[in-house]
Amino acid sequence: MDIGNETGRAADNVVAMLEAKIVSGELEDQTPLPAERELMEQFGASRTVIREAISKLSSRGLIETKPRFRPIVRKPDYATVLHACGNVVQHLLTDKTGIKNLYDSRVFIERALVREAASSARKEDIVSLREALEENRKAIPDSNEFYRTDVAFHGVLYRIPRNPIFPAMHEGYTSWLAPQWDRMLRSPERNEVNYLAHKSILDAILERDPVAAEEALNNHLKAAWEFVRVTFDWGDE
Amino acid sequence: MDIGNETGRAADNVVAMLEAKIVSGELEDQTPLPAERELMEQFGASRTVIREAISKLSSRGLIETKPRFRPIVRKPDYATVLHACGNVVQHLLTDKTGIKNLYDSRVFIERALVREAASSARKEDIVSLREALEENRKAIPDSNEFYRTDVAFHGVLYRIPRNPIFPAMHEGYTSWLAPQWDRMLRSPERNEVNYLAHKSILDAILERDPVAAEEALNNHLKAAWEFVRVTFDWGDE
DNA sequence: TTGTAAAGTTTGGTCATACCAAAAGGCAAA
DNA sequence: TTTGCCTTTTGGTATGACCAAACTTTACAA
Repeated sequence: MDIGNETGRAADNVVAMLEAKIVSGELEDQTPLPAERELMEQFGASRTVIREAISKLSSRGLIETKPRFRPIVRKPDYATVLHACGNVVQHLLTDKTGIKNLYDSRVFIERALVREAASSARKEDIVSLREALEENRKAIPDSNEFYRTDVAFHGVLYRIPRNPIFPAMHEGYTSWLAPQWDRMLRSPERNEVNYLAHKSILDAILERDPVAAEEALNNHLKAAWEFVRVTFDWGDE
Repeated sequence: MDIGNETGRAADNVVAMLEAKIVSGELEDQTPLPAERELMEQFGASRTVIREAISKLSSRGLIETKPRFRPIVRKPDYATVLHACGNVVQHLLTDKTGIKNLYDSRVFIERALVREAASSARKEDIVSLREALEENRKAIPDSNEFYRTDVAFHGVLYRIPRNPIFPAMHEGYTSWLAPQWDRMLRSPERNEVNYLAHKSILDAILERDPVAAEEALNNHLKAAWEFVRVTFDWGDE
């Protein structure tokens, strides 16, 4: 059965067919695509359209392309979406306003997350949070390690709703936001402050107090932003 | 100053240069790109790489391409990001689980939004909400019109944080989620139910009662989901 | 036997050229 | 001014070629 009409671009048909083969598993995940010259025979199309199709699939995140290597098949997941958005998002982060908007949205989401955690975290979530916090504490002297455990702690919050969209959002936030500054202005003293902030968040969650949890998280992230803002002399809000 | 190194694909350089011309405004928003044969002269590249560059820019949302027409320049904004993600997201909505995840994330966000509205909506927000609700009420007999005002009412909620990311998310939700069913199972009776749900949400916001507002919204969206689920016989949760 | 270097083959990236059909633009007739 | 035809421009596609990098095989030496 053919995919669709014959109108429009020929490359779109190839895209659709390859798409189908990827989602159906006929083209296995993490395996290289056939050679371009083989695909053109397989689909009865010129290399021009095969290459265009490959380009489109790449930008849709269904395959990964390295400059001179065979494209690697990648079954779509939520992380793929974020990865695909990355290029576009980048344009919106060129000025302070864009970064602030993204950061504010993160604060907004995480406030809701900790509230959710405080009101309905399961036992295993609590365990994960405790473990993450402990890892966090132990890493205070090592800023690189602390950064990792810091991200991990917040990551636990994103996993509590059991909805894969949230961890994907977390990945987005950390990859688009953090590199801007997070790594460069760390010290054991700052780590200590952040650890204590995490601890107070967890404490509020343990108390099953959504209001306190939300406030603790809000304080934590607002303070972090304030620190960055002052350090980089970004002027008023 | 040149953009980057000479390694990798030649098309990437063209992409970068065109990108720069778009964000700088040298290529005006909403105007057509120069002809391909002109661009190849301008950049000293073959048509192959020009076309590849155009394809990449298109998938990044920086230009809009119709099959046989000149690409139209589009300055990147938050809506662009969503638009670019659309193609990828589509793959995650093929099964019930994907749709449910997206819907749940929407519920999660909107719960936080109405809470925010109840605790810190400004006067003009209240006015907008009242107006949107009134429009909603007047549209009860006309299902198509009701759909529009329904979306608009929720849209007001997304604009309250004054963060353009949220309206963009709203667009994403409505464009990815609604077409699945929203239009097909409407009736003046259902419209009435939904209108009343909106009204109770606004009432709670007017009372400055975040808990009630959140609960009202939760009931509203859960009921809507339940209705769809039963109608389509999607089995248990 | 095994590690490795050289030679040969495949394959992605790019270019030049050509053709077709649809869009755009110009021009004459109504 | 509007309508309809004709020419030019331009996007979509196909071929064929070439290069350099990646891959494979072969050959040789330890």
